[in-house]
Amino acid sequence: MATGRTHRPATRSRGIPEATVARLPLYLRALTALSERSVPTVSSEELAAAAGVNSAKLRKDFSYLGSYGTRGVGYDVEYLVYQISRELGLTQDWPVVIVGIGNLGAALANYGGFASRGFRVAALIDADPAMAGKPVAGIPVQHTDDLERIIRDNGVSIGVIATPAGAAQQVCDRLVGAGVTSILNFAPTVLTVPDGVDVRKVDLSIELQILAFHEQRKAGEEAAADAGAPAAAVRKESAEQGPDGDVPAVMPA
Amino acid sequence: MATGRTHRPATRSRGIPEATVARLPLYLRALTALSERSVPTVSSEELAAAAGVNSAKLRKDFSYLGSYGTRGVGYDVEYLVYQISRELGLTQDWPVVIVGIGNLGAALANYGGFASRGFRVAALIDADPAMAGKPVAGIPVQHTDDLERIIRDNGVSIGVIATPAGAAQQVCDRLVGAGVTSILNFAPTVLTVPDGVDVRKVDLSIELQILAFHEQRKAGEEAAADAGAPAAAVRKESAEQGPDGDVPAVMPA
DNA sequence: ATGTCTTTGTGAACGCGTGCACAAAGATGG
DNA sequence: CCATCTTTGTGCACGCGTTCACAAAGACAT
Repeated sequence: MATGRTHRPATRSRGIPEATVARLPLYLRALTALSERSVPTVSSEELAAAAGVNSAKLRKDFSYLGSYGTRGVGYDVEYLVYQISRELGLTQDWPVVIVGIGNLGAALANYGGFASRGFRVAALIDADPAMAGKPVAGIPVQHTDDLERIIRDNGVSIGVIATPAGAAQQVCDRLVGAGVTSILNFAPTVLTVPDGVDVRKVDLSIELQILAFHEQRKAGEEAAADAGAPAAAVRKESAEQGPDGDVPAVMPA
Repeated sequence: MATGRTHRPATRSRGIPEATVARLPLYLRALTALSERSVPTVSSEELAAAAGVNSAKLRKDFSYLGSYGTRGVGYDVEYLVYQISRELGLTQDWPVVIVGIGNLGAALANYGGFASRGFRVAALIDADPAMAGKPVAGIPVQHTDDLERIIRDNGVSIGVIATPAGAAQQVCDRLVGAGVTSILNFAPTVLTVPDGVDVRKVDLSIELQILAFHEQRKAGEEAAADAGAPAAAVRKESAEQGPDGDVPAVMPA
């Protein structure tokens, strides 16, 4: 989860764990880089280092896909790129709509990472009539009124929501009603969807808050260490005067 | 994790599980909404529904913070907002720098969610000299040359990287060298950082690929169901003729 | 006070994910 | 053909996170 995210019940598709699926794109990216450098084979150790994971974990992940490696040699880069791409469903083209063309929506439309890997921005949709027809990233923005038609005409099954929080659920409902079954949500709201619809959430604010938590912890430990008091003592003190000192003894600035 | 996200070893700070920390911002948002509607108390059941989680999970999460509820009544909204805010370190101000003011960086600078909760955009930094001095979201962009000075002058400990992939590691190194200990990375690269530095990753491409995987699975199951073949049969067949029913004959030499 | 009713806080069981450590498999060289 | 060396694939154990289910705690009415 970064990225924080609203996880689906994890239906364990063909026996491939959700955690593994989440890492496949990582491996794919590293493999693609190797492929561009014309590297023929790679060991689990090397590839794991490139992807920033443990080599045992990588081997186990690949074992869910099948036995694609050669003992004593490693993995064939090209073959593995193909297998992972196919597994992730990237051998086909996925038309995507982006709803909500504000700052973020426009940035997403311009993002190169979409087109690179099987994803194609089929349409941009916004509720503001003034936006209609205006091209963003070379694609004319269309009005929300036509949302259902656009979805159906383009056979879209993946939708990206970049609207303000207040509009997100309504947009979500319309997307789902029109046939969308996967949603990437950038709006800071919990979306309610029927069974069978996948939602993934990207929330900048939440990510920052998680970082702030660790940052505060680091500052606290550092302060405690500076004062010559071991972390255990801090823990003990806070336990004594309540779950957490209402008047925090040590509070950075 | 972002969700998608590069998880830290989960140091289990003061005994608060990483998974719980990741949900606290979710609770906080729901509680803030209740607070604005002047709702005095809320039960775990109600709050859990608002946050989109299981009520037992919510209660266990809160139990790590302390016993802040009243049996038979529920939780005091205002009190809980304060406690969670303090726990997350949001009672203080966190200056943040954004490096890489392209489409995404500009969108982030304009994002309102930052300022709302203790985060303040202290500076925008870009490597393009042409950008220098140009205001984005009311803040003048500064050149990368001054990165270290900016970090130190503003006491920044949280950095956001929105540069192209190629520049990310270098920017990261400089940020860390200047004293940044938490990084939110939007560039599609694995960042290598020394111990003690937290990195969270937000990767749009990866999120989409995960959705595509589930989407493909759904399409496959549907097709199998339409053909009157139970899922078990599909699984069996694929086990016989290779990892997946595609034309498995294709084998890169 | 006492009883009833609601809701919290948590003990315990379970399942998933991770990492270790090693046997099996294959390449390579003599 | 045999020995050796490298690297995969995985059995196993461990720890974290989730969920259930219930006792304890407190509010509230009588």
